[in-house]
Amino acid sequence: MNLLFQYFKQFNTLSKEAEAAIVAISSIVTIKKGKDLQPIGHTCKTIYFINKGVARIYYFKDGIDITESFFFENNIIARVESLFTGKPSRKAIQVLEDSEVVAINANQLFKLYDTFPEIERLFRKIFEAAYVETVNRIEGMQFHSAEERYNALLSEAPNVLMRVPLKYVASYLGITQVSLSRIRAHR
Amino acid sequence: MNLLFQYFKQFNTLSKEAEAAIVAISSIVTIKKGKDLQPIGHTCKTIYFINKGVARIYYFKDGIDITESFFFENNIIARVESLFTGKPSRKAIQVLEDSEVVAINANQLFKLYDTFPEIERLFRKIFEAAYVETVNRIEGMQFHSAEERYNALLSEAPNVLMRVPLKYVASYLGITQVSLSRIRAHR
DNA sequence: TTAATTATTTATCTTATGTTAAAGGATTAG
DNA sequence: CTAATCCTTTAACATAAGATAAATAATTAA
Repeated sequence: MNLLFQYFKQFNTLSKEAEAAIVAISSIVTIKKGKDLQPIGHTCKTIYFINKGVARIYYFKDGIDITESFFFENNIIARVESLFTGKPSRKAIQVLEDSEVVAINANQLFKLYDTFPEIERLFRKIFEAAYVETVNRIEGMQFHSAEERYNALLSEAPNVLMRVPLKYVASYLGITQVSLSRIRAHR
Repeated sequence: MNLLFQYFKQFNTLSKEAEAAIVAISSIVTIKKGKDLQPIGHTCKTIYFINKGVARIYYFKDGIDITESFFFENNIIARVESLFTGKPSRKAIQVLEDSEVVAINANQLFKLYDTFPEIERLFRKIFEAAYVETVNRIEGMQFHSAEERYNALLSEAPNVLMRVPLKYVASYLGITQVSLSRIRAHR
């Protein structure tokens, strides 16, 4: 869990006791490419951290598979619209490569907030940063053509295009696979 | 500031001391229709709560005014991409009616987090809820036609359409004013 | 390794939305 | 109250992206 605690340090430094408390409610999970880490309809009670692999959050709209977001090594994943509301999620988390993740029990984590304000602060900051990213993404979606969005992704997150099947990238960009092919073929 | 503390109760109940501490770093601001509460290029150091009025966050893309979001009575506004990063914001907050807001000094608020964990928790929950709304909005923007987005707004937030000039609604929906007129004219 | 499946591209046609311009309404300022 | 400004709609045309289908290309499983 070294990577995880390295990651935490970016946001808030934890005491040994706090680190131990987090270790006690966490476990390592390995999962094969293509499998769902969490299924649709399930209420999110786990926060994941990716040690190795790639994952996406996806859902179905009118029977069509739509990717909401991608996650790579050294990042937290959670379906926050379920985690923070306690409602079942209409979304699933799937890994796109054989992966290893740290699974943190969210209910136990939230209990730790009472005893360790430093842990509450840590996760406050983590989710504030995630919130900022989401707000920035909205800006990217307003009034940008599909081609602009593709080019932005190419320059800001080329790893997405290297490691993720294009059909998932297309729905992430809000376009069809056919349109994405057309754009890649240079117009 | 009654409305504000009523609003807070939805998220976390505060002690009298904590409430007093917040009152001490807050002030009431009245501002005329059309004025900017915070200008573009300014680093966000204030969290606002709307007692009365309507506001929007907007920015310019290629010289075109784009509305990122609307805010009504009984809600918090902040340009979180600046507030949580300390960087200047490319966005402004403007009121669309004569308005009255509570201005909370953010730096002083963040200092209160150390003495009042209950205040840190309160704002953690407030921004978690705002984060969830933003994630839901992304879902609304992926693979929905302009007409679907207009109809969704009409049923979920009719007050936007009642109180806000349509030219601002158009950019919020990610379309031109002309397209919005066409959609409203029933196709 | 080969067959089967899955992913990507290409082609054609259709449609929604953008662009520009102009006219009609509504609101604001003097 | 009137003129000036700003907002909204309408029209005509251009273009980006959707839909469907079929052809390649790449992966996976037997």
